[in-house]
Amino acid sequence: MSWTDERVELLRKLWSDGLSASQVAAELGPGITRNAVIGKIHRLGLAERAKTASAPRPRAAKAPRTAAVGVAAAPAPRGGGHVVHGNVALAFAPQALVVARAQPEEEVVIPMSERVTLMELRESMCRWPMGDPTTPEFRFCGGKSPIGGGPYCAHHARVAYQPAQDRRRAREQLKAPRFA
DNA sequence: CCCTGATTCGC
DNA sequence: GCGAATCAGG
Repeated sequence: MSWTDERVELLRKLWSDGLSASQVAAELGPGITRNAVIGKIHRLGLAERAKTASAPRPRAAKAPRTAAVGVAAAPAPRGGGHVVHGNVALAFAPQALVVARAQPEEEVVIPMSERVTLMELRESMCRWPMGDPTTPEFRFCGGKSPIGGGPYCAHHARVAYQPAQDRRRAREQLKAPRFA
């Protein structure tokens, strides 16, 4: 990889837009590291932006413990010359077993401010899709995934694997029926 | 531990 | 010029 005019131009834009070095690197695609971006920025004399003031860090969400509604499809990588971000790989999580049990009144609500975009999605974050994948408002839960690196936060894992829990519960109830 | 930018220095 | 390694910090 080398610094073509195109790359440098994009670098300038994204950097001046306030993106962090790692975010810019991600945007420029694999092959450009955070260090490469920082190095280039210094060589270009672009260091010192208007302000680093707000450290716009991806945040983690704490999940309410209510039930959720169903399934959303993972976003399809767009064509049109867009760079496919590496995080796309993270966005695919096993959801085949999710049963759509509509309980609108109990739908999980994660504040938009706590959700994360594909760009912000990290391996340690919950990949539960939220919102319409065809809109710009589409986000992922972003909550903390468990230590083992599971795809979902505690709450969404519970929702995702609900069928298994139902089966177990049903079995237990058969074994120990309660009267009064 | 997650992340940030800054600096150094061999290539 | 380039960027990995390292440093210093939140």
